[in-house]
Amino acid sequence: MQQESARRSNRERTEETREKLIAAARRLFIEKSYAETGTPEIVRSAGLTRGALYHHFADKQALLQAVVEREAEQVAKEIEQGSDDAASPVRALIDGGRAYLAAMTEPGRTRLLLLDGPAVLGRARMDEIDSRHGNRTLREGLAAAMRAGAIRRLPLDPLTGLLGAAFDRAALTIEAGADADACHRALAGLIEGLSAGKTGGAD
Amino acid sequence: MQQESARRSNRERTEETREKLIAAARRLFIEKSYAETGTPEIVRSAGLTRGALYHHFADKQALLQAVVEREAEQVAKEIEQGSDDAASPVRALIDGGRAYLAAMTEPGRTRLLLLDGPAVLGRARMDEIDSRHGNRTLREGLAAAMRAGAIRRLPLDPLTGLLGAAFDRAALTIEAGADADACHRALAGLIEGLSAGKTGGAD
DNA sequence: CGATTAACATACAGGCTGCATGCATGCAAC
DNA sequence: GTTGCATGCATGCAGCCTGTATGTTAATCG
Repeated sequence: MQQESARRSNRERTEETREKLIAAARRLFIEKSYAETGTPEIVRSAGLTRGALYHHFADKQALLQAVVEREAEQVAKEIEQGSDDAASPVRALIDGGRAYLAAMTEPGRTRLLLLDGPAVLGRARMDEIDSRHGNRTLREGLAAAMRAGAIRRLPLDPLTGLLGAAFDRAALTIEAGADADACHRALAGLIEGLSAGKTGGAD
Repeated sequence: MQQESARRSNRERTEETREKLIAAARRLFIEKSYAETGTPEIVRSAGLTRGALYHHFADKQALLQAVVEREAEQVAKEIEQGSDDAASPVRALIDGGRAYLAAMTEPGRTRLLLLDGPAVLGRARMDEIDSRHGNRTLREGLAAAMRAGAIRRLPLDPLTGLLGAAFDRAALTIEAGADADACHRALAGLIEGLSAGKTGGAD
């Protein structure tokens, strides 16, 4: 009766089910929000039951974490594809930022990665995910620019976090309907300031 | 029997009850989180019942909004008290930032204003609250500095948002145990960069 | 081919939210 | 001042959700 569906191994079956759950959860978490989406709705949308969900994920939070992790990975991939070569380290940073903002245009990413993720999983877990995917390229870019003497030397990790937060906010603001070009200019100004600001470095 | 409690007018009674609910909710939202705190626990902690809560607030979100609003107001007040006079516009910005970070040291404020608030109330409502209390001073400071020619001219509103986000992230990072001084330096570097970076201002 | 384990569905317990109902007290008008 | 209404608040209820325990089918392995 179930020829094509029963022919898959346990391994494939697991992968497929997890995939369906993550996809359905992603869809609903984006459309509504994590809090306003119930597990019954998720599994209904995935064509499964809550039994499958709680078999593969410890709880609802773990499902969100899987969704977030995958999304962060995807964003990192798009950024790396977008910014390969750059004239100068500073230009590389600005280009990377632009690629990040472009990636965050994908609907729902801001909600997943910047709102629900931090609130539900906590900033610690989000930082850990971020450092593996999102902020990694930014951090490397800043380190390279510092080594090259293109920007003033500042504490690397805090600066990475601060700039990353500025990028995040820019993504949110743009999605909220603000002037994207103005945001890009402000962001570029912030970065360029790092390169020129060697005057006040007497700390 | 209830002499001192029955002697208050309806007006006072309302104020007092709302106050108790907000205080209890604040305490628990900070200790745990918004999501993990139930209304039964809140009213128990306040010595009331859920009837009182839902009489004064439309729903649990409205209670959080009241808590957040009050907290943002308090932060703004502390900042204004902390930074009165400043030598230069740029120094005023840095001092203001330092005052903000100091205010955000108060336990739980980061969770209320930077995590649960945006996630539950949505960024639109939070932006509205922020623009009335928190970011207002920052925005005015940036505008003044631009008028004085102390920093390069960039789109004001986006820049305010971006810098505000950097401040927020600094507060979170510091609370997470990072080196506070390094965060302060990175933040100051970001701001000072705006003042020196007149090279790329060909806009 | 029998036994074990994994994948999944179903049923259940506890808790929570929001509302509707009910009571008691403050308040205003006559 | 007492009559009537509105306000402040407590209690009870309906519906939903989460997490878990139990049962069933299908795959894997000796």
